[in-house]
Amino acid sequence: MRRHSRHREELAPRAEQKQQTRQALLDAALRLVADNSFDGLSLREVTREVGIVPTAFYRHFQSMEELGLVLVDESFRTLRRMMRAAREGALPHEQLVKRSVETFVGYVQAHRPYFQFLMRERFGGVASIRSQIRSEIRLFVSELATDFARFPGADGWSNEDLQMLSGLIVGAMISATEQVLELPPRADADDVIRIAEKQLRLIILATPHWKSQPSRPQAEDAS
Amino acid sequence: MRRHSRHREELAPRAEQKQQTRQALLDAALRLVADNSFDGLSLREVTREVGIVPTAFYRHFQSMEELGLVLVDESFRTLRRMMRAAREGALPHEQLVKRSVETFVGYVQAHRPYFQFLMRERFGGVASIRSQIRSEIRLFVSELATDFARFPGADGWSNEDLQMLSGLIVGAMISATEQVLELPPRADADDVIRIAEKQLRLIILATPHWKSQPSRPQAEDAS
DNA sequence: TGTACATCAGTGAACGCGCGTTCACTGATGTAC
DNA sequence: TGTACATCAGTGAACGCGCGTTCACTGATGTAC
Repeated sequence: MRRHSRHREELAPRAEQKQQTRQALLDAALRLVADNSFDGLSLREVTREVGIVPTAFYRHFQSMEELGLVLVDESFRTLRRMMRAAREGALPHEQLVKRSVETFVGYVQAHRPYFQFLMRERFGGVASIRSQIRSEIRLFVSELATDFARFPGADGWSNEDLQMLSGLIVGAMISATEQVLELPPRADADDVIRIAEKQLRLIILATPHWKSQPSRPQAEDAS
Repeated sequence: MRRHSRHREELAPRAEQKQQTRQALLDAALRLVADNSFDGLSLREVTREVGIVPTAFYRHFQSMEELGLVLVDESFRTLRRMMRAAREGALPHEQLVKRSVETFVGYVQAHRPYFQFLMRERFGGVASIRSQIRSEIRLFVSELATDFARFPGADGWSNEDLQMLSGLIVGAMISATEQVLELPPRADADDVIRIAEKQLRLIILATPHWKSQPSRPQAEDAS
């Protein structure tokens, strides 16, 4: 096989190796932020982990901040891929909640370092990273609200109320994520799944009784 | 007035001044973590802010970690005081949700730096601080669950379901706290309050319809 | 009240360390002819 | 195919800096008699 004919997976050796080093830097940073927080992580630590000299870092990123932003992007790219798949899978009306929660929690467990990074840096010391994570989450909530708008029974719901509802659900899933990450790496997450599932079912139970109106108070409480 | 007779507010001058410096260190640290995260905050920065020499720090704390743990304690002490007051104020059945949310959000705004610190360090780089914050939140959820257990209508609820319910509510309040802290310091929080209030009302709306049973699935969905 | 001594919060010099960043470099890979 | 030159990922020495921590100290406050 001639060295110059490039097939699918085969990049120019030079460019390919550079790409590999770049990815190695990203992977090393992700591995290392399991302990330190991101802004306590030094450029030298990352290059040491990869096995290159500190100055070589600048061949790939302008700064640690730039690397961090790429990590945020990587994290959400994989998450978005999953959510898209979940959405396309249509709604099997029953078991929807159970399946969704199980899928999501399984995904968190399989991508632990990414979620650890996102949860931590959501409040972290680097402003640009923080705000990028938050805007991704906000986008997420909006997309879920749009999905709900298409449900039968959502006719009377105001936009704000749809956002309120999906905000509540995303909040519950974020809580579940926190709890999964608190568990030891390979632990059984059944308790977390069961609780999160109940929370979603409880929320859904309320929706038929909600009167979405500009701002009139409800007198619905039954007990 | 003789210097040696000690009245209420009057400590021995020596001890009083030491206490003042200690508090100044805590205040300075709290002020400074608005920018950096706590584990990016140096001992020297804190002492510089107070106006003492770095080595004097050790007259008051063994390490920055110890200072951080005291900050966690201070934060929750003030929060607990508020919650106790709210609990003692009995329940005026109507407007309870509205008043609770308004009180809580107002409290967050009035103690912004403490909550900023708690939210950030909940996922921060210092393990002992992280776990102390989490255990305080867990305690909080449990106490709320105990309160719910005393409500009429909570007879049929299992312990797990009460915890699930209060977990959902605390989660919603944590989301609201995040949103308040995202606003500029003196901004109007009415939108956040209104959304959080709706979320709590939605949750409460569901409770009469919830059948708390070991693990039998629900067939309650009405739409 | 006056004197001699003890306490201890804060001082200031000094240390060794890891940091981010600069710079001129090396040598393997890639390209032109 | 062979040669001469260009590219550029990674090197390694060097820099100035802020860090946490040590140590012996100072001098005002407090205490014993």
